[in-house]
Amino acid sequence: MSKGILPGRSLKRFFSYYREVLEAERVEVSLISSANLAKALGIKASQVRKDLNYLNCFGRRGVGYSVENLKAELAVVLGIGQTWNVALVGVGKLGRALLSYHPFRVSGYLITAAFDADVAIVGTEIDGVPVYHIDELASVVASKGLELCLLSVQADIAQKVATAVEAAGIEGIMNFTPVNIRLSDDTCLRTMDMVEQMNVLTFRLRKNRLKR
Amino acid sequence: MSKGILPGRSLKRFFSYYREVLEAERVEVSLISSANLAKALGIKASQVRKDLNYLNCFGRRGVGYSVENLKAELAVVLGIGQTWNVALVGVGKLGRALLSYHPFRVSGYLITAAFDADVAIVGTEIDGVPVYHIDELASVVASKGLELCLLSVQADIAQKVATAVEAAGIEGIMNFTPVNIRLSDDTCLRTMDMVEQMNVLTFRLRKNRLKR
DNA sequence: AAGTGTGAATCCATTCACAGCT
DNA sequence: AGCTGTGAATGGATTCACACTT
Repeated sequence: MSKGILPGRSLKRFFSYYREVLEAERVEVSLISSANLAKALGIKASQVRKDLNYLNCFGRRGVGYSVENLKAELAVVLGIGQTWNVALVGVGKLGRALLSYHPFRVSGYLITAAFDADVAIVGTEIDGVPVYHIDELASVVASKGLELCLLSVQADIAQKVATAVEAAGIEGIMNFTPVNIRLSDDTCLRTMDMVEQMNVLTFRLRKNRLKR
Repeated sequence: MSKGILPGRSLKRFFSYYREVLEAERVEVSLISSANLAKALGIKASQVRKDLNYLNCFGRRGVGYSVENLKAELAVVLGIGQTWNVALVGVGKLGRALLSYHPFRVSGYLITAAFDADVAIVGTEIDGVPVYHIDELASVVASKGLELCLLSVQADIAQKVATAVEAAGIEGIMNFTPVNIRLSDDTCLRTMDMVEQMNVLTFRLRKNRLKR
């Protein structure tokens, strides 16, 4: 599939390229140029070409890239089309929003079990997803084949719960808490820290204001 | 404040350092070493030192960094303590979760107005935040001094709404939709794409599995 | 003319290695 | 001995420039 090793930064751009390719397909454009893609992402065309060279999808000189071809290649590399069994741990307001977040379902992330310590909701279903007690984690992970976990508990118990989730056999954790979680090296972890993102945004904004 | 220009990557780490410093303060540790911080973030100590050199907070050789000093310096650079007037645009399930997301409030992001096109909720209050019709955007932004916007509308109208938000005078947009938004250069934009984050997570996971 | 593929150059980030302070 | 500060070295990612194809 891919020619060499994929630079980390390119990977993230690939998802954006993929979205643009879907959009091109929707409006029935069959060719797309590196300049088109570059403009859409606000980057240089040369970078787009470098990125796309990691794929087997060759562009045609003087013409551009075939949308159909590009879509297929990106889908393979990005693992699009695959589905994943996802657990949600921590059924607060954010957790409930994640449970019914449609883009997850569309993208193959199927939340099939939720966990919480609150006995008032354990045993119920929310948006069609059964809620288990957090103590049942290991057994449900095994019986349902859960692979990933969305962690949306309170910050103060996040590390403890993450460790338990890892011990239960989950392979990847998406951490929604504003906490630096530490796990063993063979569990994948990503942190979606919304506060941090806001901080980066306002940091840029403050610099922007100084320019006037 | 800062010595030179702050490398983009360092900025993100600064937020993690800040969290560790708060934690050190909580457990009443008054000195912290680059090795301590490095371990907490899973990076090299030399990098921590390079990062912290952008601050005026000098560590003491043979000793480490003063937690109090470091906290104060990081707070200045990161703009912690400042408060922001935030609009929420798109009051769906995710929007409601964001409205009551406590870490935002604690970090100085005060959501003081929400906007939606659904007349059933316009005029009501949700979690103490008044909901306005999307057409009132420009006037409410002006009257309330709204500076930032959390964009949590449906993907298909995201670009259109973002353009309107920008025109209404908002300076920074946090985009929660899985769409590549394009804005003029002087509006700050960040995208919190949860699907993309999941994709990166599973990309890594797939590579991890191949190693066994 | 338009647009890719790619070596070379540049820019930025990380790591090393060690002098210097406490 | 322990730990920072920092020049030098390395490594990675981006941009340039231009040959080459349609």
